[in-house]
Amino acid sequence: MFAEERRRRILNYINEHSRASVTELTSVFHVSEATVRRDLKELEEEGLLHRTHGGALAFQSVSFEPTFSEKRVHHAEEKQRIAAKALEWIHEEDTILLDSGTTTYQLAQRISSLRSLTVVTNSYQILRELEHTESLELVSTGGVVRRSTQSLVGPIAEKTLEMIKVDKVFLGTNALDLEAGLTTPNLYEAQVKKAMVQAASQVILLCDSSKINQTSFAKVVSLSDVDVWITDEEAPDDVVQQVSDAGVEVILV
Amino acid sequence: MFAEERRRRILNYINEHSRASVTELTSVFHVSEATVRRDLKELEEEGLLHRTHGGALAFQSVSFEPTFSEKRVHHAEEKQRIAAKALEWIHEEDTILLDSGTTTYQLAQRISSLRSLTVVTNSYQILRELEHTESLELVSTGGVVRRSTQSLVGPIAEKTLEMIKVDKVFLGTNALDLEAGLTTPNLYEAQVKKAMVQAASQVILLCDSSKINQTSFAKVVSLSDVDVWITDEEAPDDVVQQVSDAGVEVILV
DNA sequence: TCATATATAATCAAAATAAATCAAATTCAA
DNA sequence: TTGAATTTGATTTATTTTGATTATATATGA
Repeated sequence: MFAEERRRRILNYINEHSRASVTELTSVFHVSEATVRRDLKELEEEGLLHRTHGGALAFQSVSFEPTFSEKRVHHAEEKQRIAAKALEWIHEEDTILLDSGTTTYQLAQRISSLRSLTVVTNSYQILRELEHTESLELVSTGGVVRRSTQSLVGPIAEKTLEMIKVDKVFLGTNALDLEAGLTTPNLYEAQVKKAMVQAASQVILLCDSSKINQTSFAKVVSLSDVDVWITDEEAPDDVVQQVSDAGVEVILV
Repeated sequence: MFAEERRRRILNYINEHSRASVTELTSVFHVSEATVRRDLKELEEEGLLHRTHGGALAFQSVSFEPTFSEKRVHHAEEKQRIAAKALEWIHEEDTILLDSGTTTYQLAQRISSLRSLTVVTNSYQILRELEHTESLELVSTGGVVRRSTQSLVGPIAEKTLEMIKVDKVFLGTNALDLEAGLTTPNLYEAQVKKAMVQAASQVILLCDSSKINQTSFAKVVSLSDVDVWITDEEAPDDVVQQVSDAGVEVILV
């Protein structure tokens, strides 16, 4: 194995496990402690992980959650602009469904000014955010707590979504591809998202350009199931054109 | 666990619980008092928490809130004792249902030490309390947010409860009367509580003496539907006797 | 208020971890 | 093939972390 290859693998390993000790890495990669430390130092200098005494932590690590990860939202500005634009699709008396995710969370933070709105969500992060906004009727889908995305998933969430019909769903996704459609790393999340699309008259996708031409594990829906796609201007022209041709209203902000 | 990782986790723990004592932290993280103090000092210097004699407080105003309001809880000591006693009915591998309410909330605060437990609740206050306790499988019933009791009610919550079967339900109530049984001021709450009783093999009622011989608007269930009633020693003897005669195991703490 | 219990800070030694150094092994380029 | 550059692991030295100990400070209740 090449040195550089090993460094990539170490990074992968740490991202997958959230953390790793030097000793652990020496036995996994069959190299000396000195080498592991050199690798970790390199990776830290590249800003790809966080070195600690005894090993290293991934940036997405749970231990970092409150302090670091919040500040490290990728493409935060694009997401803010997308969320701000999405607000235009929300009107008084609407019943809307908010998916879990960073962009939809930012949208949630902005809707507290609106009145007579019914908000249904499977994100307990959003629930907490809107808990005190008394002008809203707030509904939780229920379900099993999935901590990594702060969402509620599983049969309970799906059953609830079968019971309701909403005007609009604001959907997030991890990956968007012309052929694969919307995909996400977790099967349970995918199921819930699918149920959300079923429950909504209009599907509004909030997805920044960094997720374009990516595919993940579990299929949510096809692009043709989306009515409106709000993204940022970095989105490649050809993708925008093709999605547009497929009948989706594409909004660039 | 790395030192830095532990410090982040301590911060999480304190934010989650609003406060923590040094002794508490030593037993949770299995390190000496000296280490805990050093960690707290570091975190204080970073401006992430507020150090006090004996422990530390979270900064977040939301976390301060419950601490203060907790002090205004009526019969707080009795409720604490009742919650502590109720813990004896919870075992590993159990699936339990926690009703919303102050006493059940205090019970929730105590179960973070237990492992391999599945907790279902209609209280989003409890959900938030247990959100970070990774040893628990945590399930929300979903439903419409009812802010005054920080609970989820309505058909969604009821439907979810129809879908599940649990070992034990820990039920709170606003009023207890020999003839009227358990009653509560809100019809939706009553419906959900009724569904909870249906879903549970064993019904454990947590109700301090101040609620005895009171009736409220909406009927939940009869006293005979209760299996165990944990209350404080101020409970009138005659009531205890009669409830006991009705086949309920009455525990005085 | 004072006595008592409890909590903290300071100090130190042991253990764990990291950094520095250097020589051997490997790769690369002419 | 040769020699320079790079990579690696062993060794030594330095640093960090930790818990025990003890003296000091702070809270609490009679």
